[in-house]
Amino acid sequence: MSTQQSKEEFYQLHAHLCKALAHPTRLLIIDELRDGPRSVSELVERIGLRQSNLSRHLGVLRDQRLVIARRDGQTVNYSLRDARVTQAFDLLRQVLRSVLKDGERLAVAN
Amino acid sequence: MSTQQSKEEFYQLHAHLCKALAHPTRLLIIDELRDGPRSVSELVERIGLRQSNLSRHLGVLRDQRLVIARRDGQTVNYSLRDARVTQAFDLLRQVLRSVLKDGERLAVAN
DNA sequence: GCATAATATGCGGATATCCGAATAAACCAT
DNA sequence: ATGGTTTATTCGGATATCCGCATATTATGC
Repeated sequence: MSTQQSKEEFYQLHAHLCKALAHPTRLLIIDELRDGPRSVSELVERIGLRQSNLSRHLGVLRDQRLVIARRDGQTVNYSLRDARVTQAFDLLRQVLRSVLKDGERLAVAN
Repeated sequence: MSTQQSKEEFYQLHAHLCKALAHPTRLLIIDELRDGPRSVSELVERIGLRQSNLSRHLGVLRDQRLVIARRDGQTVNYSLRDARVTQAFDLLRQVLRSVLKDGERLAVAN
């Protein structure tokens, strides 16, 4: 559909999208942005990680268009682009809770 | 809540869940399982990859309790465990389509 | 037991990700 | 322009992922 896009490419892009969500820090960022936009320094303060590290993770989310970066003077405010992302986020969280509820121990190892 | 579970651990588990979804082959597998259970050999045939490779990916999904493996004789049938996984899957796919619709070029690198 | 079929796993190399430290780039104020 | 603040990027090493090949495991039939 739409533009020329092979099936493989589409699954590839979908996987990239999932990969962008596949890191604790980035999930934390998304959670922080639920209540509204935040600047990088606010996120650094609230999450408590190095600025370079956080900026990198924001870049990953930005590249996949999961967040929007709006510049305002010297600061850059990040916000969520699409509510469906947090919906998917919440669905997976429900799944996780249900698995944990069942007393199943998930491999914490990678 | 529930069992002793720190905030960090929870985000970690959530990230593991996302990571399990972050590969084209595994997304393809989930898509194949939508219409019902499939054995490994059926999946090999329909997806067209090496058996060892596919089995490994099934293992990743299994470890995160995204699929259930039921043994039936020599064959093992895999099925989806929780419909919310495919719901999340579909939501992200909608997001992806919307991004592509906007004519934004997503980084295919990685 | 022995051969066969279906599925899972150990090993090794190529590639990708993650993080910190340092540096660059963008913006504002004086 | 100079200096200060905020954000992004380059570089390096440590760690993790992915795949194919070969081998192990589990179950069936004779």
